[in-house]
This record gives sequence, C-alpha cells and structure tokens, in this order.
Amino acid sequence: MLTATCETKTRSEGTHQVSCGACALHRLCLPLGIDKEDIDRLASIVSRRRPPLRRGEYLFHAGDAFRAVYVIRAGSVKMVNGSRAGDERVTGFYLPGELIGLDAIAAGNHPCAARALETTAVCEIGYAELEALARAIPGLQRQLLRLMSGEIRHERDMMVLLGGMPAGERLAALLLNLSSRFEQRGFPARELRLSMSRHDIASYLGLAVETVSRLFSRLQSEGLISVRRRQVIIDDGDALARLVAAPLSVLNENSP
Amino acid sequence: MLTATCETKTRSEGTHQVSCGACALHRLCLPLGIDKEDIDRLASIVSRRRPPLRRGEYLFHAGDAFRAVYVIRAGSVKMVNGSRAGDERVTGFYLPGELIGLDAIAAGNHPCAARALETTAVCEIGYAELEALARAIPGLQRQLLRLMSGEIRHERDMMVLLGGMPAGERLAALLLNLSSRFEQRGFPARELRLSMSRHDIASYLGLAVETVSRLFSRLQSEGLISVRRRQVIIDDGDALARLVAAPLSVLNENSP
DNA sequence: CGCTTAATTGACTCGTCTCAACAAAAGTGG
DNA sequence: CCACTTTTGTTGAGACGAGTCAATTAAGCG
Repeated sequence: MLTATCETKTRSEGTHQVSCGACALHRLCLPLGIDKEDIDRLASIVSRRRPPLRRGEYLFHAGDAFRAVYVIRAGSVKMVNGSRAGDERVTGFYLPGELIGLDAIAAGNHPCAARALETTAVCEIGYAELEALARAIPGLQRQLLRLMSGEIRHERDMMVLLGGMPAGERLAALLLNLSSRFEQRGFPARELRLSMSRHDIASYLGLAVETVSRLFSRLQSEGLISVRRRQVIIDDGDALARLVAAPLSVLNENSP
Repeated sequence: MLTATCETKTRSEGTHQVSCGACALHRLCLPLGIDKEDIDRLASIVSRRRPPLRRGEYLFHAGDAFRAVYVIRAGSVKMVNGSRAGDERVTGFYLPGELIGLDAIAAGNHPCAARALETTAVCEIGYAELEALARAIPGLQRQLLRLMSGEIRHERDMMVLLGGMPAGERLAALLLNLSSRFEQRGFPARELRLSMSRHDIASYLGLAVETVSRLFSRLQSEGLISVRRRQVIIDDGDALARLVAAPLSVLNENSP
C-alpha cells in the first residue's frame, strides 16, 4: 500500500505542515483574533486527517465518543441526526472553515453523525488540548465561545424557520444562507453548486423531496433563480430576501 | 419606598450575600464542578438584580447591547424572537438554574428578548468578568462550554421536532421536557403548573393556539394527561414517551 | 449500454390553519 | 361585592398547504 505508507509519513512528520496562520480560512476559523505567535501554538495541536473523506463516508457516527472537534478544510459535510434509518434527519450543512463537533461537549459523545457530501478534507483538534490552550490564549477562548454562540444563534434561527415559515420561504432562506457563506469563502455569491441532494435539502428543511423539487421549479418560473440540477443561479436575490422577511399574520402584542 | 431602599442596600453591601456555593441550584448552574474556594470568586462577580421582574416585564429586549448573562433564580422566563409584533416567536422557556444570554456573545447584542412569565428573580453576571474568570478557573471554563454545548444540542433537538414531528408529538415532547426539568429542580415530575399561556406554547411549537388547545383535550381524552387550565398532570408518561419516539415513515438508507 | 439513483411532475389525501363563536377566568371600577 | 370588560382557553366548520402515492425523465456509474 504505497498510499497508506505515504499518508502515515505525512502525518507523523507534518502535524502542522501548513500552519493555521498561512491557511486561507483563518479569518473564518479558530485563529481569528489570535496573535501570530499564538497561532503557531494552535497549529501545533491541529492535525490534518490523513486521507480525505470521500462522498458518503463518515467523519464520525452518532454516539461515537467525543475526543476531537473538526474543521472543514475543503469540501462539505452534512450533520445527520437519528440513529436508525427512517428517522434520519439532516440538521446542518458545513462548509470550509466551519467547526463541527461542539455539540458533543456536554454529553461526551456525538449526538449526530457527520457525513461527507463530496471529497472532503478536515483538520482534527483534540478537545482536551483545545480546552487547555483556550485557557492559555485568551483570544482563542474568546473565539471558541463566539463560534459556539453563533451556532446557538443559527440553530435558533432555524427553529423559527422550521416552526413558522411556509415551504417556499424555507428554501429561499437556505439559498440565501448558502449564498452568503459561499461568498465569505470567495466563491461567487450568485452561482451555487450545491453539494447536497434534494433529499438532503428536504430533510434539512423538514419538507418532502417532492415539495423541494416543486419549489425549485416554482422559484425558477417566477424568475428568482435558474436551476439546472444542483447548479443554482440566483437571479433576483432581493426578491428572495423579501420572501424570507415576509411578515405573515398580523397579531397584536399580547400579554405576558 | 421602603422596599426600594432595602433592595438598594442589599445590593451595595451584598453582591454575594448568598454565595453560589450555598445556592440550592448550584448543581444545575455554573458552579458545578468548581472548587469551594473558587466558587467564592465566582460569587464575587455575580450580582442579584434588585427588584424581581414581574409577569410580563422584560429582562432585556431584542437588540439590546450584550453586557451580561443571567441565571434564573426563581420564576421563569420566555425568550422571544422577532422585533415587531406579528412575527413574534417564542424560542425557549427557562427555569431556575438556567443560564440565558449566551446567544448574544457572537454578535454583541441580544437576538431575542427575555420576558418574565411570572414573578422572577435573576442573578446577573457581567460577561467580561465571566470570560476573564473562566480563564483563571478551569472548572468554570469547562462548565461554561458544557452549558453552551448543551444549548446547541437542545436547539438542534427542537429543530428536528419542529421540522418533522406532527403536532401531538411536539406537545408531548414539550410536556416531557418540562417534566424532567421540573423534577431536576425538586418539583413533582407529574404535576406541572405551567407558567406559560397556550399562546406561548403554540408559538414555541410552531402551531396555532387552537391546535394546542385541541391537543390538550385529545391527550386528556386518551387518558395520557389530566388538564385543568395550566395545571397538567401526567397520567401516563410512558405513553407520552412512546408518542415522541414514534418512528414515522420507514425510509431506506440512501446514499451520500 | 443497461442499471441504479436522483429529480421532476401530477392527482389525491390529510393535518393543521383560519375564521368564528363561545365559555371561563381574571382583572377593573363603581 | 357585583356587573363590567379583558384576557385566556375551548370547540366547530371549511379552506389550503404540504405529504403521500405513483408514474416518468434524466443523470451517474459500473
């Protein structure tokens, strides 16, 4: 196994072969707000996982013991909640620079599985080491807390979306969300190449696959987007945004 | 104003009049896993907010600058998302010992308002101080991260609930959740005195008030609970739990 | 070039929302 | 303390959105 040997060597000699400081994603990731020298200390506890995951492979399974958190380096990942097939639900999509596994701290094991949507490379960070280093580097602690706080906020927004918005607005919200995250990463904001299937999208948005498919068609026929399979072009982002912000029913302020 | 004077005095002289170590809630709250002496340091940055909030009063509003986090000492609070009336949505209910405000760290202001459901007392903890102290006390940092992680996990569970479960199971899940949290706090697990209105419950679960009302009636007629207004008795907790765990459709494992 | 999987579209069904009326508490003021 | 209004909760009838079932087309992939 030539490959395996090669990979092993890479790992043993090059835990921080490419420093976090030199990483293109450092503005989105843990290093944000950390001094140059401290970044090297961070890099020293980051290990790149040897072979990239291929489409469909699991980074970890639901129930796995929690040892490390991961940052997507390239590719994308979906979080899947639910042990047995059938009640499987996608709870999130993660792009390069995003940190996953933080939801496992409390219980000590991963509540969801992480599964690659395409060929995906990740950085692995032992949690014990991360926690210790966060104590030593104030900026790291701060950024870690910020990222977790942002995650809470995002999940809450999704709660509101899933709990109250009609199907069309859910899809519009997802497209806008992906668009802005793509843009942050240097991809064109209006040309999305979705790595996830309609099935994944439907599961994430709490809809049936058929509904998602119909919605893509409808948004296209209304001139808001152009769809060709997983290639989506946002033609009228403002209209999409207006959809999402749409005030539904007009209720009055009511007591406590 | 005798009361006001008294309260003011209490605050100025007794920021940590009742130490966190002596607090009945310390097993649920930040002090968990912290040494006795360190608890005093924690107590020194905790201030009790002077007059308790009365039903309907706000602890903070959506958009308020983020300065502190709060722990419910007594009473209960709802988190309300949405600026103007109409798109108001309840995103959570918080009981004694629970920490709120962590979702504000990332953006620097509160995304949701916190509103008292009944007479409610809180502890206020300046975030700058908390962050600094977390660096000095490993156990505190750990507990803070654990709490945030738990919050992420909980919000995610709610996402799954709201995205995929029928109305009846949503209500059942809420009742069971409240039941176990009541129990942790020393209240009887099967006799719930709900502090929130049907309207709040409906908003939280993403349902219409009428649907919630009907569901209470239905669960009662099925013998699972006994309802008299906000007094709920859980007669068959196992049946409720079975409802929640119910596997819906049987889908097959499907690729990436 | 078949075979399997992914995606689209149509017809019908069902759950939940909306509208509307009503009942029971809980305040409010004379 | 009682009539008053205002909340809060319950219940019914009809409408609509989204799910299910089913058939068809278009891609991947070996």
